Amino acid sequence: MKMENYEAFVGFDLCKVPLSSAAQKIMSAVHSGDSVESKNWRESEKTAEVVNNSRIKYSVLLENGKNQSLEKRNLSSSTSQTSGSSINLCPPSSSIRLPDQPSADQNQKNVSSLAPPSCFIPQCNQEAAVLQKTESKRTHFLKENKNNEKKEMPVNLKRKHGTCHFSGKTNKHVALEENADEVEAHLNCGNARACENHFCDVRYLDDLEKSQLVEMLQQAVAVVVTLMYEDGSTQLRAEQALFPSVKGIAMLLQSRVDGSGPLDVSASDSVLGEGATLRDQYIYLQTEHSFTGGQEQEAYNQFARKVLFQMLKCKCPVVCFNAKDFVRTVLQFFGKDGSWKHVVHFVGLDPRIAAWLIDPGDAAPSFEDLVAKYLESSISVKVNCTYGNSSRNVVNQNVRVNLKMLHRLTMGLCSQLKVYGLWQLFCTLELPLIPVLAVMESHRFQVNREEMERTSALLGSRLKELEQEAHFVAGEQFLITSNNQLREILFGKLKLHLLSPRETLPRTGLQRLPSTSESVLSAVQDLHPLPKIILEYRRVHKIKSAFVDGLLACMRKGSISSTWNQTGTVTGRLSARHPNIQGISKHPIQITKPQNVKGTEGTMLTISPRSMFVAPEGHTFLAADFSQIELRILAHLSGDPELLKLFRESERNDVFSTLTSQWKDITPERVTHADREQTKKVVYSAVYGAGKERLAACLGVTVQEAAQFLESFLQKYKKIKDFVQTTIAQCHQTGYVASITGRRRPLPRVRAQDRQLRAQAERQAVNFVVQGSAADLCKMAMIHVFTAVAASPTLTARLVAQIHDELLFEVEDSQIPEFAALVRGTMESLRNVRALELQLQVPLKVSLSAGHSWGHLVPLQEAPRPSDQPTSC
DNA sequence: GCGGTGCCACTTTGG
DNA sequence: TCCAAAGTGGCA
Repeated sequence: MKMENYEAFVGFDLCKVPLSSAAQKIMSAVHSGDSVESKNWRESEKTAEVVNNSRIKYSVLLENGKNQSLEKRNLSSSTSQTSGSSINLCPPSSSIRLPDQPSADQNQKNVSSLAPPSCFIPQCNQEAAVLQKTESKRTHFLKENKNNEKKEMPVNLKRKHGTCHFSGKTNKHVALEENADEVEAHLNCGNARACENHFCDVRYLDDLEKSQLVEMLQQAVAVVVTLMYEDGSTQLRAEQALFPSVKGIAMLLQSRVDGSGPLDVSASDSVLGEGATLRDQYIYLQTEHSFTGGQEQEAYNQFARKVLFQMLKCKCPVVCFNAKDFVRTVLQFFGKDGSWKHVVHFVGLDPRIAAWLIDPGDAAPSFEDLVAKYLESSISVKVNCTYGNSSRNVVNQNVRVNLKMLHRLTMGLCSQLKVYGLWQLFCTLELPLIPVLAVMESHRFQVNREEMERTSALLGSRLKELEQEAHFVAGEQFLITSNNQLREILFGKLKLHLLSPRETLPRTGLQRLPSTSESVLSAVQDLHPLPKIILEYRRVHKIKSAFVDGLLACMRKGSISSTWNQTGTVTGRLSARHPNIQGISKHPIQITKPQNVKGTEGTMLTISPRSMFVAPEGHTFLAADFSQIELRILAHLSGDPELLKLFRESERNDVFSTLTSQWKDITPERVTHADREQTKKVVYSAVYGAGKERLAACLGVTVQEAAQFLESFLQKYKKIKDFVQTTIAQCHQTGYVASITGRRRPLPRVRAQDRQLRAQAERQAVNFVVQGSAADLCKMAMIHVFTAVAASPTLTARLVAQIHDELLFEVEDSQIPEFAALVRGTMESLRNVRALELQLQVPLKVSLSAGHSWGHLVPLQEAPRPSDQPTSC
């Protein structure tokens, strides 16, 4: 789906908008789910109060029962329209209470901050029973899963053809069903009716059936997919292996049948009205390459690629739990034959992302968690079935049931997104990001392994040296990492606790033994050489394990690739794991050189973890940083004239340097990097509500001086204070805060009795609005640059990492100038984003740097801009 | 004595 | 009583 189509269908605030055909099909798919399934969604008795937010219009409209039925009729008929029509985007529930607008009785109950949105709870007084049911269900899953793991997997199943046409009336499927286990093992049967009860394995389709399948994909109203793993489990299983082996893709195709087509219609199909019905068909597509190879395999691969291409450009959305993994699997299947550019417009409706937007504090819920939270409690999910202890027949039946449930869950969550005013954000930002992240994960960072191993060995030598020193000064050998042994030496043998000027040293919790923590060691470090040695040992050990060995452990075939988590933060930021590339030390670290190291230049050794990352031959890293992104957003949101002036007038200057020179009363040229970093810390701390004590510690001045600085800063930028107060007041009023794109963070603790909790929630509220908005812009930048490169016939630059405000690309040397101009232009023009009705009062500034290693990037000369007026996105 | 686990404090990053 | 992460070691 194309970006412009998105923009068309996300302009839904007025409830009725003209839609492009592709966008409309997405909406039709969503609503065909609504019309069939809406009754299964929990509805509460009370109606939302209208807050000062146009997006709540839905709930107001929905109070009218007539509207609701009209809407349903509209929805059914809209599915057959093609373009320029109007769709009422009201959600299915007739009366919805928003979680941030609790009813009076709920307020009295002081609902826990972790409670799910109340609109999903059928009756509040049944909540305990529901939770209990869920808990017992979970225990059941765990038991079931444990049993499954013990059983062995079946081996080598023979291939068996079951040829029957989609349109044919053969009864072969009946015969096949009798031998259910084998049928399901091969998943083979092309008959339309059979496909409603079984999976059709694409491998066994004849040419006619193949073309029918492609046609079905083109006509599909909904496509629901899940990856199938080697053991028969799917993405819907709660516990996922770190590197699960994908075997294939199971999908549910829902197509409209109007009675006149070639496909058979049965009474069991869902009736949509006007003679049209929905038909479910289950398809299985193997992606794992079999051992046979040869021409047959090649022919199959070719067709499988065709099916996957068709899915990528599907006119309806593809529903998938963890859609990023699906996209990555597709990219992997394409291998060298496919460019990453093929997935750029893929739209995968991911219920996990939808649920996260609604409740960002709910960390990584599994499919069953979501079903328990958002669907009826009576539904039982069998997600943990594997081939282990269940017949394939049962496993595949569960997969079919779960695909249906996944569809229902997703449709319901989509409706909820609209209720909360999050639909636009979901469609313009979070969904387009899925292929971006999948492509990032498919690319591997080259790491200088030799250098890493050398550094590891160096650090290892230093650790050995420190250990020997420790043994020497202690007068005996002991295990340096054992705190018990260390405690015995420090306090048993050396009796440092008796020599310490501190009256009492901290003790361990339960056993009340003298602690060997860092604070204790620091307190006694002048009494004996041992504590200092231990402190350095621990420091070096930490660097070795975190930045060298930790990274080496993540390496496969000389390179690393982080896993990007789209739903791991409360502010909307991305996070990275294995390794956490966002936390890799930027500044070189100095340690004392081990004595056995040759070369005499200096006694210190510099370790620069980022320098281990190198661009491949003929390529260069290019980093694009948003300059002072949060401060610019703060200027925009507060409208502070002084801050706005600072950004508008000194567009080419560094604002933190300017502030530093003002604060320290020195010329901007004399501001050092450390000064600037300090100012940055102080400014953000002040804005986000740091106390004068913390600021004093940060600045290295007295508490009084810090208080004075705080006052003068907030006095100069008066409107910052107003912004902070307004944000907190709004949070108190509604129970949540929102970023510039409408991303929400519920903060129920803002109404807590405890003053500390309340104050913390208030600081979080202020921080979220700014940090969340910056995160929105950075994600937007990723999408826009990604799309721009994909649209270019020549550019090949790849996004390899995002470090919050910095995008790191790997660019062909020859393309640096062209790409640099494109990146700068694209990122800076995000000042205006039409799709999100965003227009910042301040310009955005992007600084570029490039180099052959990530640790050695040098600023790129600023290319002349095409025009001073940035184009809008 | 060894290894697994959960909590906490502390490091790095980013603003 | 700045905010947000991931990762590590200490401790029980």
